[in-house]
Amino acid sequence: MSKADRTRQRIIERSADLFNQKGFAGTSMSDIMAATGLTKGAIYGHFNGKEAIAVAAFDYAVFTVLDELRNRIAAAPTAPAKLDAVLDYYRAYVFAPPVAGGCPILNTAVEADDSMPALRKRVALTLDMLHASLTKILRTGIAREQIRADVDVEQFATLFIALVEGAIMMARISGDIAPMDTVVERLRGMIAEELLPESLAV
Amino acid sequence: MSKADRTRQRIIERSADLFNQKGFAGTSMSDIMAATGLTKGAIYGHFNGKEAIAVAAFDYAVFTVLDELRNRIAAAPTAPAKLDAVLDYYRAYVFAPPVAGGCPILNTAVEADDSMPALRKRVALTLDMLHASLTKILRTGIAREQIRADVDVEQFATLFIALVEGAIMMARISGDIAPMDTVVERLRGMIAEELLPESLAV
DNA sequence: ACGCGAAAAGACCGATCGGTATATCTGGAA
DNA sequence: TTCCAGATATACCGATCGGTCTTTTCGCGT
Repeated sequence: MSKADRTRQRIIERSADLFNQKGFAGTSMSDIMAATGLTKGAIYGHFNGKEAIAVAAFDYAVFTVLDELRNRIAAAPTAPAKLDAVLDYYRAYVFAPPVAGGCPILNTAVEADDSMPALRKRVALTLDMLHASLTKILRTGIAREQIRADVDVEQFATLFIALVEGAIMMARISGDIAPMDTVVERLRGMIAEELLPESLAV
Repeated sequence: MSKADRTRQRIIERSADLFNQKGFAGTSMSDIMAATGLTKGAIYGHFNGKEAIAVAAFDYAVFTVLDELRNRIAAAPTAPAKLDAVLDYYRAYVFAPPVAGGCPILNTAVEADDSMPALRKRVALTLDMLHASLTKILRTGIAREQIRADVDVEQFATLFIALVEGAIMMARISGDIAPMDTVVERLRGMIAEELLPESLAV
């Protein structure tokens, strides 16, 4: 990794926290200069402009989160255990996210849905990826007979994401983990009662 | 309503769209001047500063949404019908919100959770109000034997809000109503299977 | 040790930021 | 009709915005 690459990475990592906390419009080049300890000239030597930094920072933030998530998923043996691991992760995530400021998907989605088409597209793609990860877990689980075959995996994944992202917003704005606990508990119930083959005989 | 009040109201209404679409940091006084057709002097004659406008605009946006919601709720006869009306409202809401830019609660929550303590507190309070509205519907429904008595109304309201807000985010960023449809369908199922007394005999 | 190309620094740009102070206008009461 | 307070406009403020350009510094291969 060359010096240039290391500097570029430093800019990305530091500014990811800034953008995720204060948003694109709320983050200035001065903020990035202060956070990185670099001057404007140095930063513009690595990026064409503020938006380019924001895009790279978003990619980095998403990668960080999804990578941690991937590790937890990989470590769990069965599909239900993987979903459980995701829930554990997001519960801890609310007040101690790997990238400061909460969920980068949620944050960026809200800021980019009206303007910033480049970022908007990236967020939509990332949501698709997350959705695809969950459906993959479910489908593999079905193939291994850990999950009922008649489960609508697409819908379940959508409900899972909506519940978790909604709970993140609620918990962070109230400063109270309770909504996330309610959601996690509910999702665990859904996993036990709707996904597990044992409960098929209702 | 005096001329001053009318002008003040115009500033609030026009800037509500701006703040809700572009966020606090992304909205400039010039934007508000252009949207209202007023000059800076006129605007500062009615508000102490940008943040005061944002707070008033948020209150207005929230009132608008919750007022529409209240009307739908009042028009529905029973508790389950009221919840159904709320779902109908939010489904239509996604791509045709009364205040441009989507859900002001979600938008403001995401931008204000790290900075802007004044707005943050207001968002938290608004979320509590929404939560309280739902629990009130449920409790009244229980008293009138339209809803099972053993329902955890607090948890149900939390799940309801998390699902809807999460779905709003997903639908708006993808430009596809599908996630909202999935969530609405699911919530209707929950209402039918978990809330209605008929299904008590499981 | 040198030299060269890359990397970082720093000065500078016009535009715009939020905000203020003063001047002008206007509408309604007397 | 007059008048004046309140509403609006205009000119202006220092600071900061994102971005560019030139200079200086640094690190590495020879």
